[in-house]
Amino acid sequence: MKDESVQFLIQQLNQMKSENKKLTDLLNTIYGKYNDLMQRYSEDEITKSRKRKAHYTENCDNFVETNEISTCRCCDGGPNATPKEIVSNISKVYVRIDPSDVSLVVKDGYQWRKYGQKVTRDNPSPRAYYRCSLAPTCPVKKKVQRSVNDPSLLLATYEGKHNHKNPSEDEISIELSKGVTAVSSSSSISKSMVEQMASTLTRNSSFTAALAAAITGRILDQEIEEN
DNA sequence: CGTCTTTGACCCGCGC
DNA sequence: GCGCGGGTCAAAGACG
Repeated sequence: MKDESVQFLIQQLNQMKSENKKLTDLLNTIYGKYNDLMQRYSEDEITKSRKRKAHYTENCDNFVETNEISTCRCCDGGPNATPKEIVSNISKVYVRIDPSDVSLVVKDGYQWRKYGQKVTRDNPSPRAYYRCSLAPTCPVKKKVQRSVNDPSLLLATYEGKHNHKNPSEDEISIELSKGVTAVSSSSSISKSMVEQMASTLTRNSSFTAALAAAITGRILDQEIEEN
């Protein structure tokens, strides 16, 4: 009986190892594509930011630039003033949607309040502006616009950091902890049930979008740490 | 009744 | 100084 349980656990362990490897490979692929995209994006941004940077470097003594924050103390209230944040914690997430869907909604687990919509010059589809409405003091904003090249692709741009927890993460962790409890309390749990859980999560667009946002955030954090 | 969306008006930075 | 374009405000209406 004990041997059977040990065998079963070893089998589960091996399965988890192989899944872990697959996920690591997948993350490496995503990271590679992300680097490629960021390289292309930064080439555009460098051109745009050169003019502003030129102003700071030519006219200001206290220009500070990092991946997260660009500040200029002499322009933003004098040498003793607190640096004013110009650009902070901006992340971009691409979400594939039904091309016929015109709602411009990206399900990422947070609750958003729309406060504006504009048609921009470089893109015929409108850009929607959202604020996080889960916490009244949350500074996070989100812009959502269809991709110019691929109408089935939504580009969500997040600005700022949430000062509260993501409710969907709570739900997911509760569901996962339920699953773990079930596994540890009953060795008769079937593989199909695990597969069903995984299938349910991957079919959940909120979960996949939240996962995409989390991965993007982690990659950005990692890059900031490395720099 | 409270919350959310819509949408025109307004503000502000930037380039010419 | 002026016009343009992106971002935000706020009143009105919709919805549950």
